[in-house]
Amino acid sequence: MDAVHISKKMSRSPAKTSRATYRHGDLRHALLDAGIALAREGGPLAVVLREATRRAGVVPNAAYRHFANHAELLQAVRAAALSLVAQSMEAELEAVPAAEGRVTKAAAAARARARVGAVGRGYMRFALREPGLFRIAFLQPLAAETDRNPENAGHSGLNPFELLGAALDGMVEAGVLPPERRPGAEYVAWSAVHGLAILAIDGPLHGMPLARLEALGERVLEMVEVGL
Amino acid sequence: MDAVHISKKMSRSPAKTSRATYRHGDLRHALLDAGIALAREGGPLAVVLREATRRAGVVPNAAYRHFANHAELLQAVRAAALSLVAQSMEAELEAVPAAEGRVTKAAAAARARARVGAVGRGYMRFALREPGLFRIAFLQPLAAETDRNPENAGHSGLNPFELLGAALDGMVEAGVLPPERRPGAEYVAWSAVHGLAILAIDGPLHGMPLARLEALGERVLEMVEVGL
DNA sequence: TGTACATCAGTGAACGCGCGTTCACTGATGTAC
DNA sequence: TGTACATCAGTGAACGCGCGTTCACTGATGTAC
Repeated sequence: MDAVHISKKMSRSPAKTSRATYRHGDLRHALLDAGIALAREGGPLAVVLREATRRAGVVPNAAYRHFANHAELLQAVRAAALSLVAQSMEAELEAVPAAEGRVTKAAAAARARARVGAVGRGYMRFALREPGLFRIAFLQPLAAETDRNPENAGHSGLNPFELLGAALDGMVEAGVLPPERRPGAEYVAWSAVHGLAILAIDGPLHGMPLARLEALGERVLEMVEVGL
Repeated sequence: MDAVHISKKMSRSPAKTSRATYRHGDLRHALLDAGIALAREGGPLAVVLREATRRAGVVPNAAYRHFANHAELLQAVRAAALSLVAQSMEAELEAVPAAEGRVTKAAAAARARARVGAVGRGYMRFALREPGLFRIAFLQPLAAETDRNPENAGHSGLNPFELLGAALDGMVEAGVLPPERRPGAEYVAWSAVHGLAILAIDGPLHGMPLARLEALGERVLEMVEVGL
């Protein structure tokens, strides 16, 4: 999370482990980072306000200067997790070779398919790499307000759901997906990919070797491509 | 759950709300039924030992005569939930018309496909109908011992995973699924169906009208059929 | 440049809550004679 | 058929735990004069 939350004011504080003054410096970010670390280690239930303050080296009620209550801290952690999912998807998208010059119809189609695959791959890889953060990101409904929160977005400014939608739109434009099958397609594609992620993290596939899970992931993506 | 756990000895107790004697009669089943009701209402976290004893009209520590600890009660509730999932799948399987007399190859193929669809439909419908029980059923890995526990099975004696496997075997026999694509196919199919269920219960699809979810379910099943 | 003061971030102590679990007990029930 | 007794299911009281949250406070910091 250090990449996401740069504690600008922290440079003020001395290099010492304990604070020089009783003024923390940037407690909000420290609590958020602690919350993210807790989610990473143990999922949503592990995001405990008291433990976050402990890690920030501060008394429990100090958190109430920066968050109205426990739920608000949780929501902030969740927003950060969603942003990281989007970044993982974008990283896979960047690995898809860009179109150069005039492209044949077939090449455009292949690229559109590859972009949908990349979005799914980024999603699943994030889930396997950061199960705790993945769980907190998708545990609750994407409320409209959070949905539009720029904090949930990746570098492109799109949240995970919008990234998937854009990739599917690309398939329609490339003529790979009939326009009449476009509505609702994101939910169908999402289901397949999300299911494998959850089965691997929380469910009966927990403990399966990562290599096998990744191979399974490729088969799921293949099914989505063919079956959409 | 009344259908699953018939409290045979309960007939002994009088019709009164409170027990006539301090001997409960069949506390184990009463606690299990209370635990199932709690899971149904609020999922795994709602299965609280003290609340189960409260509902059974008994002091908290009385539970320890019948369950070693909280985890054991939870495990029993989970086994019951798995059994109900299997029953839901079997109910859908029974709705698939049986083969009669000599069947054409095409009819056998259609039937094999329909049976895989029925398994998936039973799974998703159960998830939508009983989200709390569904979540407790698939929250943790299917440990081998529980897996083989007859309590987890439906009428056929197969657990949900085995029912899916059998349906896929049927597709291979009917020549609809190439044998080389059979290994691992249950995980691919399971992912798609499980993903929709979880998105609808715990995730961003929570709150979507049931009719739309069912329609989405049919599209997911279609994708699985085509894409396997 | 120096002093007085308001601000407000973090402190210290405490609360009530519900949880899982342990202990020594009691008294209705079923069994042996 | 009647009595003595062992069993053991449920009782009553208590424990320690960690949680979220509230309260009155204190003292370093930045600002106004």
